[in-house]
Amino acid sequence: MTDPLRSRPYHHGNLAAAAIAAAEVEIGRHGIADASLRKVADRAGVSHTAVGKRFGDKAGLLAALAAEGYRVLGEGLGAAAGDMRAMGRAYIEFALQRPALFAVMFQPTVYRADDPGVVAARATTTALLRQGVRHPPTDSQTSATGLGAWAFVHGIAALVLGGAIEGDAMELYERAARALFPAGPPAV
Amino acid sequence: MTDPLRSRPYHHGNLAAAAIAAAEVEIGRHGIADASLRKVADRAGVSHTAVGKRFGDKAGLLAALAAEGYRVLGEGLGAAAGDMRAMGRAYIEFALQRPALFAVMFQPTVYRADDPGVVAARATTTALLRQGVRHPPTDSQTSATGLGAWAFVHGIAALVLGGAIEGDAMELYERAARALFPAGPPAV
DNA sequence: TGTACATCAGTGAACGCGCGTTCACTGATGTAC
DNA sequence: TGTACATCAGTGAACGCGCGTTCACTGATGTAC
Repeated sequence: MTDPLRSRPYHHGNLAAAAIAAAEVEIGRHGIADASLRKVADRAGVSHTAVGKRFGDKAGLLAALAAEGYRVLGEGLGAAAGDMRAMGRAYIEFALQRPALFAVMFQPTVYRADDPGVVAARATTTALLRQGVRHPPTDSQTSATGLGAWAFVHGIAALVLGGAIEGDAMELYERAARALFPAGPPAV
Repeated sequence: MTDPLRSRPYHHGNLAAAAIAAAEVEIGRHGIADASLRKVADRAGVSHTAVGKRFGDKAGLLAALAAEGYRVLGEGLGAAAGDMRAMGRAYIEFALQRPALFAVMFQPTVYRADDPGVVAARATTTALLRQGVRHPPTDSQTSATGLGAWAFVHGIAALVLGGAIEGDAMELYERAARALFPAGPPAV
């Protein structure tokens, strides 16, 4: 029988999730380059060889983070589906609250971009973004509108997180959206 | 007298520029994480200690790359000043032709963001982007428009370079711009 | 015009460190009988 | 219900490697006289 008071049981039980969470913290604090398998494992309270075994290598771990990011973003967008302005807010909110996931997702050179988990999660989420408010997209005009709106919110998030512009991203989004689309979202 | 046929003179003459160019190639091929001072120095035909001496460390070298990126982008934007659609094209063109510079510029965690050279180059270039077509910006409405347009083009470039959407960035830009702003750029 | 010397730029060997990987191993779990 | 055994998850010591840094040094340049 396992002693429930033991500080660290031999089998973690949920090593993958713990490692992903630890990696998100580590990346958020020190950047992707400094997030080694050893540091992530230390933070997760596990040997670094266990993390290596589970994810293969750092690129595998980051692929899991990217997939997680696309899933979480997809959930936020799904809850706002049908309201383009709300979807924009959900996008910005995700980027602000999970900057490490956001950074990894759009840096495919650091993870295995053809990882099946990433490909599936990304396909689901980008479909939501591409189609924008219409279900399903009816023509290329609608698709271009959704893509343009996506680019707009992504740009706000990326520029703020990248330090190129200062200020509150959500407020900048609202102001810029009003300036660009004074009559409300286009082609709705 | 220096023999002009010697393959590698003791003094390089332009080590800083050679190292920056080598770093851009190295980053473009293998990403920022893999661009070590040693690899950059090898490519530039110089000892790795010389690069370390000149730039202090990798963060210093990347700061020089970011500054160079802001300068080149600023030149492209300056040549298109007054025509918002053309400025957008210049922005996309820079991102496509110098993806390594573009990547470094907006990833301030990897370089010393308070490097004086970077701060100066960034201030000049972002002023162009913020004001958009008006000289100087007359009110916050104009500023929000310029910022929104900047976010839009930045998003297109970042999403294409980040592998989130496929296709030719310039073509996507033109299509999305027409879809979002059918009557031409707003508030011009 | 020439010489001496200070300064600057670059070298290359050596170092200590953190990294991912490997290996033989142990702890825990599930299943067959 | 119990026992034996196969399988899976995780360990930790050891490794070789590439990294940035340090150090004493050399090559080249510029300036004072």
